[in-house]
Amino acid sequence: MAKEAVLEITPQSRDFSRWYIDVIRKADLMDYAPVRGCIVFKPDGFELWERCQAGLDRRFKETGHRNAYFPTLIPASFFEKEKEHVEGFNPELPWVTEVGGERLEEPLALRPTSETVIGYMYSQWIHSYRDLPVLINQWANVFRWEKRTLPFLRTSEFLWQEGHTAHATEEEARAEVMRMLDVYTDFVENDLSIPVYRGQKTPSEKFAGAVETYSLEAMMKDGKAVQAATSHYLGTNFAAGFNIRFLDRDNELKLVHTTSWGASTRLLGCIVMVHGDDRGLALPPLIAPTQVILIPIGGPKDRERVVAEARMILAELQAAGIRARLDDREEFRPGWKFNEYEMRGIPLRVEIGPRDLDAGQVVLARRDTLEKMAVARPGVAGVVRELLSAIQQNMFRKAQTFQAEHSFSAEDMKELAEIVGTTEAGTEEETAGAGAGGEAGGEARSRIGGFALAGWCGRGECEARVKEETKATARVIPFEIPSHLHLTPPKRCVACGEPARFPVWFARAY
RNA sequence: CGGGGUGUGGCGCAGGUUGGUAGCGCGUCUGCUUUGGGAGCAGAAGGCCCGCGGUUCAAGUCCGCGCACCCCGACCA
Repeated sequence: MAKEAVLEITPQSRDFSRWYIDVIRKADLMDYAPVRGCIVFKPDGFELWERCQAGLDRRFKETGHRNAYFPTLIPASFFEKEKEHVEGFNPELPWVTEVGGERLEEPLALRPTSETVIGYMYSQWIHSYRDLPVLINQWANVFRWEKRTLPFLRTSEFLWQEGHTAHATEEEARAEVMRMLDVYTDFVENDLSIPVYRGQKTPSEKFAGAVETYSLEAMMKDGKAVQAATSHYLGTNFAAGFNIRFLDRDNELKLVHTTSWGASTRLLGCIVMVHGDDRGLALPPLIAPTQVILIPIGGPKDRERVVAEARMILAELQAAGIRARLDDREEFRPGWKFNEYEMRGIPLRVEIGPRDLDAGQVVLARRDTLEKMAVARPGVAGVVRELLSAIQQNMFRKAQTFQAEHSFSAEDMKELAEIVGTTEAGTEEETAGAGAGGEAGGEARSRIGGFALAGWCGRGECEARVKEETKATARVIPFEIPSHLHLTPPKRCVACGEPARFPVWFARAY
């Protein structure tokens, strides 16, 4: 049976970035807005975000956080209170400078993040150790006017969540930072089926204003990295800038220790680029807006009884808490619908036709393996429920295998460059060999890179040299090297050859 | 902000070098036949060819100036 991919989607092996744009548009997740770099989240795309919100929000609440909302507009003077912070964000800030044709006395920035306003408010709310800790999260839109934009991964306005907490001690603040990193890992790996490497950012890659930044790094199917979420220990930097002090048990006036942590609509880009294939989107069941699509099959003479049966199955699935939909439109034929819903990433399809009715069965088709199976009609809901859970796990395993197959250790600059995919020569052969399934065709051009585990002496100049020569950046200094990778970190700095002080994951990044 | 590319019915493109009635595929509409992997036939609608200026009897095509978007580099969740 024919299993060629849908024609409207550019194969990943030919041009990965075009593939990405094709998929998000064909799956109807977004559209371009009139303002450059801004996008519309269409209902299917937005619902993915709503499910991310639900999964994260539940976990935030379970760890004692509460939601609040701070204004979008931030006074210019606020940005001057933390030196590194201003320098970090100045180039990307959009400003409101006039209202009704009159110049404002103090320009207002559209927030790129809210450390400053929240710091200001916290200074008024916190007076005593009894007021601590403050554990607040905000769901909001933020603005960062980037030079180059890409839907979901880098847009001028995006949606995210930012947690901001204040603590009496460094230990407690640091524990919060790690706890939230665990929360993100749990969500990303279990709900989104995306495996990540966790660790600490190098000084040059950390958040502007943070003492330390930690992150989760996911690997896209072209081997490039995306930071899936971050968690920062801000020390007393913002407390000092905004004068957030409290009177402690020992009657001493002290600065609070703050943290902030965030995840954005960038996660949607990760879902697409981690699970998608040449047939389109593939969604993990837990966040798929529609988990099961029912497709009735058969001509006019069978239609009535087939659709009646399909409705019964639909009701059973819905009663079992499964997000199922029936597509009984007559203007599209079954084959068309198969392709359409695969393109939209629906995890599981139920096909029901006259032959199934006669045999007392239905046909189930998995999006993750494209496998079809006939199962007995009685008890379908139970089987479907188990399959959805199997799909969820299989998608994680597949992504983890891909991640492992594209993770290598690099002893020197040349190896590192080859791994991350910046070597110019011999592009085509290397692409085919890299595990894409060797997508045929001499015109293949996109190549799959990967993550390189290298030694690092800790000097910024060595890190800069790697970036200069290979276009790869230091993603994280990993907490641990997963044992299934069977990799040992090199003992010497990949750039200067001096003894390495840290292992670092290097990769090209979005 | 530098380098390259592209702007032509809703979408994807051809036409351009050699100026002369604007074309193809997909989609849309109507009708009939179809329905287990993007159905077939018949008919139909739909375009100030990105904008402005110029050359010419005549410009989608040639010249100038803009604008927009895409790709590649320096900044970033």
